Amino acid sequence: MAGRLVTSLDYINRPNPVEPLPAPPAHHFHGSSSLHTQDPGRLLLDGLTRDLTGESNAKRRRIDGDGQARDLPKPPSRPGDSGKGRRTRLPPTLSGLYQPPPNSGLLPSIKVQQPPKQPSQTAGGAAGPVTPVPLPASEKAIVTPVQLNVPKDGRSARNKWSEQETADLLRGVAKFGVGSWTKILKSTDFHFDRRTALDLKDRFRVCYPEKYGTSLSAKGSSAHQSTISIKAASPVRSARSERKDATDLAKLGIEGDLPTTKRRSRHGYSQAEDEALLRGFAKHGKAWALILQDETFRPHQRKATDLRDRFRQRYPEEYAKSGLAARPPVFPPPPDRGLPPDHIAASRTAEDREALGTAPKSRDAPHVEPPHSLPLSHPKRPSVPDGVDSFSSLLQHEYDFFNNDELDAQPVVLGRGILDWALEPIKAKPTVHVRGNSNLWSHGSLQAHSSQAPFATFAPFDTNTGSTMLPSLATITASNDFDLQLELPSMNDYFNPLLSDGRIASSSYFPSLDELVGQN
DNA sequence: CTAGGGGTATGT
DNA sequence: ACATACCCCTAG
Repeated sequence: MAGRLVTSLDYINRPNPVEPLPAPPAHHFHGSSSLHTQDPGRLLLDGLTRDLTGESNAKRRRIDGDGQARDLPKPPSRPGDSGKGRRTRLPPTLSGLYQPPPNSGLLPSIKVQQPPKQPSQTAGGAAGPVTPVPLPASEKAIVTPVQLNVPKDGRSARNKWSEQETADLLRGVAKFGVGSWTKILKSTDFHFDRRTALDLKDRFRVCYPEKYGTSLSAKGSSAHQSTISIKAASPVRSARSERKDATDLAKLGIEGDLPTTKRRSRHGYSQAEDEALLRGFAKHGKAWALILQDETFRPHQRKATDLRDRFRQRYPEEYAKSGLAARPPVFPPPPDRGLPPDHIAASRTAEDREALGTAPKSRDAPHVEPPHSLPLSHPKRPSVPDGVDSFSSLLQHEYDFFNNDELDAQPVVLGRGILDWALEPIKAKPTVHVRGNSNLWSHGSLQAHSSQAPFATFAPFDTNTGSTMLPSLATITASNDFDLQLELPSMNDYFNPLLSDGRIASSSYFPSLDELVGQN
């Protein structure tokens, strides 16, 4: 790796692309150059044409009444979608065609790293007078790592647990039981500051180490006890100890012990169990309940579905051979570590094969099975190759953006390049409006073209000066104010002129990208 | 009851 | 952070 990595800050702090440039580069949208890749362009047009014809996947439609403006979703608050025990994914990014696809690993997530909400100012939406906010002295806003709350090493910043959060956690445990972290997290009765279920567990472990400490007595005993004992902490608890005891619970109005969930404790499968399971399957097939009842099968506390799960996991090939579908890979799929596709079979013992009657006739002819666990239909998380700003990888992002339900719920981050095409001094170019209740707009010499409470609508151009005063993305993101809408021109604005002057015969004609937006 | 398709808590 | 054992829900 020669030279330092380009980081997201480099993207954010680049010159504002809607400010006048000495020599605007030619852009695909202006027809000056042809697309190098045919299929991606076609793909893009597919989407554009759907917008024109109104034919579209209902899921992806975010078009308001006039069919023109797209209201971009506001970033949801973090706890609402973090019940999966994982940090939230990076939001999709719409980029202009010439914009290199951002390396998602380097992009800060606005949603995650948004500084804590201020007491609120413009939340009401009334079109009251906007209060100017001092802008940074320099024209280009510099977003420092401090502002973004991103430590240098890329980890998310420490987020100290408040008294309120801890109290809510304990109340939640009292209500739902130890271990029901997601329930607690999702409950509207309790409020947490950007926590995941894992965070809750970790915090609880801090408060009650005797419950989760590996060297402590509670290990592995939860299946049998209905409550955990809350021992009074050592009387010499250190000043910064966060440990809690019954006294602390009492202060929160919690009487008695904290309940546990009924979840059985984990218990790994012994080799004997696996072998018995295999024999049981050979005898009873997929009648898991029968296997469970078989006299010769003496498993550790298992349920019938446990046997299914284990068999599916331990003997995927046999599972598949009996006509059962492999368990879809958990999302995100585990990274490919280069294991051969039959490594599971290879790990099988000779006894296994014997029990199945599948011992290979000859060791010299190993049978290589195709990977069974990754059906092609399963959408894979796109991977952006390091340093490859390929068009296809951009489209890969677009594909997931439009077809992934989870991503549909994600905030949309507009790459600043999406406005690049509007730079071109083509008079017929439809206007892009950026609407928002941000008081940022009132700065500089940007003039409102119309006052439309609670939003003001602006064109990116000052037609008199030829310059534009759109705030930089850095300024926006540093302002705590994300209630912005980007109103793109309707595709009809492009299409209708072509129709009216006869360059396009009918609306079923499929124009080229150049024809559509190049206006040449 | 089981299959299917996950979701997630837990141990490491 | 990861793998996986256990859980959950629906449809058949």
